[in-house]
Amino acid sequence: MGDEMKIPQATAKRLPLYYRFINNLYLQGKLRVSSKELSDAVKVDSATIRRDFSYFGALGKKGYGYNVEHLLQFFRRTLDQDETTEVALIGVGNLGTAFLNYNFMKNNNTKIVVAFDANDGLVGTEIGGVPVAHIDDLEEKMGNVSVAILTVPSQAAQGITDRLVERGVSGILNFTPARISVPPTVRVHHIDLSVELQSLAYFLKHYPL
Amino acid sequence: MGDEMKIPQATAKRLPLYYRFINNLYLQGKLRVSSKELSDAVKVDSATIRRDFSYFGALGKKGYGYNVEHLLQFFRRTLDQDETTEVALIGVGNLGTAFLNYNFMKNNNTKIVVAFDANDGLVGTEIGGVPVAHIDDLEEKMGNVSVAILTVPSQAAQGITDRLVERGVSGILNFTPARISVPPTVRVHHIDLSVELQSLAYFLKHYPL
DNA sequence: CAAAAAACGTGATGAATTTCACAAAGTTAG
DNA sequence: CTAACTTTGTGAAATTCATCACGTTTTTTG
Ligand SMILES: NC(=O)c1ccc[n+]([C@@H]2O[C@H](COP(=O)([O-])OP(=O)(O)OC[C@H]3O[C@@H](n4cnc5c(N)ncnc54)[C@H](O)[C@@H]3O)[C@@H](O)[C@H]2O)c1
Ligand SMILES: NC(=O)c1ccc[n+]([C@@H]2O[C@H](COP(=O)([O-])OP(=O)(O)OC[C@H]3O[C@@H](n4cnc5c(N)ncnc54)[C@H](O)[C@@H]3O)[C@@H](O)[C@H]2O)c1
Repeated sequence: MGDEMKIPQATAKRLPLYYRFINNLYLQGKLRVSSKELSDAVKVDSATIRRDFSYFGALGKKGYGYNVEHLLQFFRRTLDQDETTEVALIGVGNLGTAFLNYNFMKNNNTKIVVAFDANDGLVGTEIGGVPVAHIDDLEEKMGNVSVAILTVPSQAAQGITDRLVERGVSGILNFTPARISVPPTVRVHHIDLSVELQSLAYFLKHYPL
Repeated sequence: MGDEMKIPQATAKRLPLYYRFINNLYLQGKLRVSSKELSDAVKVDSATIRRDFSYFGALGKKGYGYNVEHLLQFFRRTLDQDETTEVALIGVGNLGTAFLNYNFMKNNNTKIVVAFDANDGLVGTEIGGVPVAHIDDLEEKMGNVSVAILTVPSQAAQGITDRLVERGVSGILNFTPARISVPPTVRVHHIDLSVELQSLAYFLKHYPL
């Protein structure tokens, strides 16, 4: 499992992106692809792509490029595309509902299998094929999911996080503006939409291209 | 306006985050704060915070820390908190509706003022106080917004992008999985939720903490 | 088959960012 | 007022990442 511990984090973040585009190429029937072509598609410098791939060994052929099918199979293995990661979603509001309706399974090794909310009107329903349980039953009904998506009001974020961590969750995708505290064994990725919008506006005003 | 061109981009991305937490402290009636306290709250190393602030001059006092009110006023000016950036949202589906219902104006210098969709059933309605117009009327009704949020199906992303760019938009927050092409004068921030989820899963499997 | 073209893999370099660690300056307590 | 303590601001080192540039291998063309 965790063999190749030397892959830069920046590279690891690009792998799912590569995977998606290579899969597209495969579905289009393309047999080979060069780092330059891939670069145009994913908007990542071609040297960076070659460097990224090289961490996994020599995947390509000089003068030819990369064999699409070979590359695809390689990525499937590397991203554990076959072994699905089960995910829980907490907070079935505006954002949470959008995620449940979205089919995260396209090109994806992750699947939301259960959702939780405090609103009794939602409990017992099914959204996008995912059953909604009551937050009070979190411990009982979350099974052994290892990843949670947090889309609750920010006030509730830390309390729920503590329960998730206690229950053994090791990764949290946090959409709330709260910066949650977790033990060092738990990984949190923050997606802060307000900050993204504000910083885009700031860049436009102060870093004219 | 664009005086301080020397602020590292990594710092610029953290400014809205700092602003939000400083504002919270102010609302809580706190008079001063140290880089260490702020570090605990925003989960950014305290040395990084001091370095970030130092790009704007000496904002703090040795042995004391930072005066919350002073800091807040400084950030308000710096982030142009008073001058609101008007934003258009394209694609009023699951995700787009969530954004419209969300009040981006809390602690925020950005405001969605108009939305567009191809679905006639939506056109003419108002969601979260934002009027929805038909995508055919994009050029006519978008006014002079400079930023657009893209939440359309990925197939439509490039076509709409071209129209936005043609119309003078200079920043795009792209939520579609498509990697769109723009001239070098336009800034695109990609938020790829599937990639975020997949890469979190990958990190958990390969980089155990 | 030979020459030209294509494209990988990577050493070297440089840019950007984070972090350490400490002198200097200010605060607090007695 | 003095001593002990706190905390900033910043050189310097460390780290991470992206990009250049080219030798080498393979493919393609004529
Ligand atoms: N909607 C957006 O566009 C947007 C943008 C940026 C950030 N966010 C953040 O995402 C989070 C969710 O936003 P939203 O718009 O979906 O909010 P929402 O109010 O629509 O949904 C929140 C949901 O969480 C549920 N909830 C409340 N307390 C709970 C608890 N203790 N346990 C379980 N469920 C609980 C509520 O019943 C509700 O269904 C918020 O923190 C918000 O700040 C949202
Ligand atoms: N919903 C999610 O959780 C989620 C997650 C990851 C990525 N995304 C991406 O975000 C985008 C939107 O997702 P969604 O779930 O809201 O989809 P959706 O299908 O619910 O909404 C898309 C909306 O765009 C409108 N539309 C279609 N073509 C258009 C055109 N040419 N001009 C204007 N409007 C048009 C549709 O009428 C619809 O209202 C998609 O690209 C999707 O891949 C969504």
